[in-house]
Amino acid sequence: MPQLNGGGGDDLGANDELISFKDEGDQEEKISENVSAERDLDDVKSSLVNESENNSSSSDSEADRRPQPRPHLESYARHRELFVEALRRQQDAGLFKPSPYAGYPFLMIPDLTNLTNLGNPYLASQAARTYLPMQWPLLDVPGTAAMKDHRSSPSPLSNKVPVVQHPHMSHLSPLLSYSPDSFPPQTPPPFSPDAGMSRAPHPAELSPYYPLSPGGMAQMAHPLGWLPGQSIYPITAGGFRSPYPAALAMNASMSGLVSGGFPSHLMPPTQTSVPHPTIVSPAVKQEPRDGGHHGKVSSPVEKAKDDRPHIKKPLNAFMLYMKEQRAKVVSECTLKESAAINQILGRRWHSLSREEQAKYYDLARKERQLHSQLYPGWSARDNYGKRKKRKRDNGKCDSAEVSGGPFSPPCVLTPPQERPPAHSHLTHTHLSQASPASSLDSPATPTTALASPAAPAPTHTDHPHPHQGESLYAEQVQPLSLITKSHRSGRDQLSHISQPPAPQTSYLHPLIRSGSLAKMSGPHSSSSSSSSSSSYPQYSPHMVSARSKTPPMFSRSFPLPPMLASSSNAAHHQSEQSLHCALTQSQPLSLVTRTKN
DNA sequence: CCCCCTTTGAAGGGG
DNA sequence: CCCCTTCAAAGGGGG
Repeated sequence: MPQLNGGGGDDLGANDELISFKDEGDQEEKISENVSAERDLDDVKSSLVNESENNSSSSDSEADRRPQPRPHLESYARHRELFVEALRRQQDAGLFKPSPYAGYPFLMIPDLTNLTNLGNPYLASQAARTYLPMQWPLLDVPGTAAMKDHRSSPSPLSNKVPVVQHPHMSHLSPLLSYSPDSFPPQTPPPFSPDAGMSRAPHPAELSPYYPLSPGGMAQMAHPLGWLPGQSIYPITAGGFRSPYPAALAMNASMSGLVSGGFPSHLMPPTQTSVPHPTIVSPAVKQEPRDGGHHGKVSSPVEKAKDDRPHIKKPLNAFMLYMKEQRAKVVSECTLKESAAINQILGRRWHSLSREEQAKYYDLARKERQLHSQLYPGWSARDNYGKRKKRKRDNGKCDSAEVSGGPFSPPCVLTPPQERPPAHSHLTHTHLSQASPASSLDSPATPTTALASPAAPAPTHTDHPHPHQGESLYAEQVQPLSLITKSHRSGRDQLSHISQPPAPQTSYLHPLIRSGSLAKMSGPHSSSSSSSSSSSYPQYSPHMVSARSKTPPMFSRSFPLPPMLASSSNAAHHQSEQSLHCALTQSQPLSLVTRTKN
């Protein structure tokens, strides 16, 4: 994107994320459109192998750490109000600024379900976030009558069907979301994409928006907001009130859409809880364990904690993308399993052009910002332990396992480091060109790697980056088979192996590159602020290093014969399904999962 | 019934 | 500093 940062300063925009774009992006972009479809197919083709090792050893669990009481609620409430106000103003004034994001006129809206809860979208456990696409122009319109209409009639599909497509996406792939099917005939997307394009808020602008100060928010629109998963329609119920969205831009329109009225009034004055989409009631959805009921808490302290609403982490760029695209993928493929779908999504993600990814990074950034504003004291840690903790695998043995598995091939698994990259990259080594040794790194190389995200915005194109390899990346993907290791995180070390080169390397953003990557020290970037760390933290090495590893997809070391491995039933299932897709596409992808041992 | 699986990214803690 | 670990979403599958 365009520079998010705009020239100005916004820091915000700029930096954050590094997108991992692969360079492909550039080329890809072009390609992407056409190709996207193909790629997907290709992607699918590849076979996956998973190993899961699970282990569970988690020690921690301590989950709850710190009981510190935070003033969240209060602040939340306050924020909410502010937002509301902002909205109004917006309506009144109708301010929209053109934004770089033109294409993304989306708003986030809390799901109906959420509505129920105090309106805080996040509260609801599940449906916490809904994004609506909006047209900017419309936004201005007070009445949004039109929109309303659409919305007013709930469609059956409404909930899970993706109704609208993201404009920009559209070109990406045919798939795009919404399949027409989804829509009831009548429901055309409320907003035409084109129109929507008109403008989106500039990231830079964000800040202003989020600001506590009421005024600011108005402008924000959620760029990507719409997530297909949640339907727009849901909103109708009256409840829509979430600050979050509001913040985003809530456009009045939205509100209008939703409630038809102003949300503000909808909002219960008293509520303390904040309506951020991320908020979830104390019991986390995920955690059934609690029983969902608050009740359980025994100690006072805990109790206190419980009382606090569960605030979900803001969605990252990929998650946003997933939400958006999942339905589409599902519709295309017969696969239903999320795990399989996610794999596909992961691939697609990588195949996205940097610009496209940038959009999501941007949104994610905005969400984070907003989230931080809404919940200043919130820490991701607060949610630890709420989910069950997963076990982690343990050692990575897996690799061995994996490899050992049916495929001997080197599988990806090879121990992390060891395997040089070669394999992984094999194909593409070129890409990485980088380096041999580092090869893995190449991608991995943090330094390099990092860059990207941030860049997104700026990216725009240029990126001089050297690497060009990127493009390759995309291709690579296809052919490869995937072997995943289950666990990601930590162990990904393997990743190196697989590392996809593309992304990282390529992307380095100029900025980043120039600067340090790591944190981008902001300095450079644009700006200013290095600001907030929070905002941009991303650059971090993580991308690269740790996870970036993400080998999975890339790991292609060798193409697995389709089915190889499968040890588990599960594998079969997936594989079958996968096949489905694959078939359609062309090759089957096989997933092999390893179950826990 | 509940957790797992799977993806990428963000963030915090620990070494 | 770097690595590791969790969590975020989602939904079928498995125990």
